[in-house]
Amino acid sequence: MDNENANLNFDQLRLDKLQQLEEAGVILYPPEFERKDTIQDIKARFESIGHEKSEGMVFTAGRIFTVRNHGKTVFADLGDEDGRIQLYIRKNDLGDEKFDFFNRFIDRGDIIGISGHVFRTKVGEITIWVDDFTLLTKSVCSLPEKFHGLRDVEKRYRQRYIDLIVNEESRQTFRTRSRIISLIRQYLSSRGFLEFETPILQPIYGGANARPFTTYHNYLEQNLFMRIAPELYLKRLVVGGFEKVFELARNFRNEDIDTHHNPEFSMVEIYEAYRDFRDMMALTEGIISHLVFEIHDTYQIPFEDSMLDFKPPWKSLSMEDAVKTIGNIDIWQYSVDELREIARTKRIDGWEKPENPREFLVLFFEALVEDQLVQPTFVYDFPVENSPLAKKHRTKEGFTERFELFIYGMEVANGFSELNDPLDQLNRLLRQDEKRKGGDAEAQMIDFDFINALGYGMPPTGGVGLGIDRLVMLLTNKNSIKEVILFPSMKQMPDGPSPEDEE
RNA sequence: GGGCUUGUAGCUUAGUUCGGUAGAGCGACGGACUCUUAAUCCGUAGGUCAAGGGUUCAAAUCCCUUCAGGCCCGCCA
Repeated sequence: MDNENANLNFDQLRLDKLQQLEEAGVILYPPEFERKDTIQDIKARFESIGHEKSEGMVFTAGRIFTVRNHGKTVFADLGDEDGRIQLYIRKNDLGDEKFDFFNRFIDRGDIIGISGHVFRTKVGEITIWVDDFTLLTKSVCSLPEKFHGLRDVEKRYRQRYIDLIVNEESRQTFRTRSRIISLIRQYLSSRGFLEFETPILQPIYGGANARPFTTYHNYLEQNLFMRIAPELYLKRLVVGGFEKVFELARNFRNEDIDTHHNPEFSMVEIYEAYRDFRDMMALTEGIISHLVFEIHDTYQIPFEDSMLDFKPPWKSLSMEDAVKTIGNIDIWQYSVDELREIARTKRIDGWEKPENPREFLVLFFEALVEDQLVQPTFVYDFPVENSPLAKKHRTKEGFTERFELFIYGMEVANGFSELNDPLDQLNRLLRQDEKRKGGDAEAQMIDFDFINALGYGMPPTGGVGLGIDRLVMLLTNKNSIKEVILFPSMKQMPDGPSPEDEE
């Protein structure tokens, strides 16, 4: 057993111990251990224990995190998923052979099962007085330092398992992530929504403006795209007669990676028949404020340098009013030439492009307003030009019934009264397709089957998508999406095995 | 894509300004210690200073290239 592979972190001394154990006939990785008590259980059950050993025994297991050797006694800290507890191991109790075995062969990072009695040390810590222990898993890699832990950000992301072993804060973040997802499920399921799974491999991608990943199916002999959104399939379900549907969807977008974007990210998309964009705003507010309260027991939570207040009702204003009150530009007061001049003097990137007031509205909104929306704020009534799947506004010419939710300058939700007019939809996608063929890599393809579906008739429907990763960021006070994705996309290390080596 | 910035022992790091034998703590290994908890005490080993090239009598340090991160901006959700 030699540590010659440069890709392995195996510790030679530990490999040597492993070999000695094997030669001594020790079962190295036994298949089971009857754990009767978790550490949390033990601490709760013996909360008022005194200095005398308990009558009852405990049987628990976990990883060794620190060892304090005192010669004929040893103190060690044992940790499982929810807690840590101190072990007290005495030569007198274990006998020479077993005690020496512990000192020679049990290392920090190993997983052991123990049986013992509970007592409180003279400095007051609940401790297990160990009667016996069993090696359950020998660790052949050494753990990071006990005090500073693992700080190296890159290593924390690439080898998340180490991060989770030693950094409680990281473990807490992902516990919260898991809770958020299950709370969303419960919230929707309990209100009669059905959860479905729609294709991730799609012959035609759609539902958002983004560049896709492309892949190839050998037997079909055709290209497939990984979905950028589940939207068009979920609406087919509404056509089919499912009136309240949602999907917790992983989406894939072939774009840059930064603190707010990962190539694969999670969304929940929700559709409900006989509802409109205003109902979807209410639903969004309901879900998110519920999450905040369930997780933090309050509607006010800190994020970065701010306190966010999620207590409903949230601020809500049209895009025109947002630009007027926050950007200080009333677009209806100016001609297109004047708007262009304003954009130019404010040095807004892309000031040359817009051709009508609505396009300037979007430009000003993105440049002047978005960042200012710190508290949860709905912005509604988006121009038709950049909303190809939203229903045209019931009263405002050139606008759609669409909203987005902004929190701390981040777009967290996007929803609308779904476009269900098949002819309108056809025309809008034709326009997108022209843009795409004109070189706009993020414009949408025409999905004729989807338009046909609308042709059979989709009831008036409201829909919304919520970015899960960003929600988790907000609820855990993390400023990078990589802190809330267990295994964020990272560039491959040069010395690792490369995919080209695989058959 | 642009700007700034980081990479030194298993981990956390000093040393880089101003070139002169690579230093510490934790961890590991050996020893002492029967209520410690970042245990303590004594001793030992452990480094291609991210990789490659250049300047120089001499490079972790200066210069160039490359690799992998981080932060900010642009694009997107």
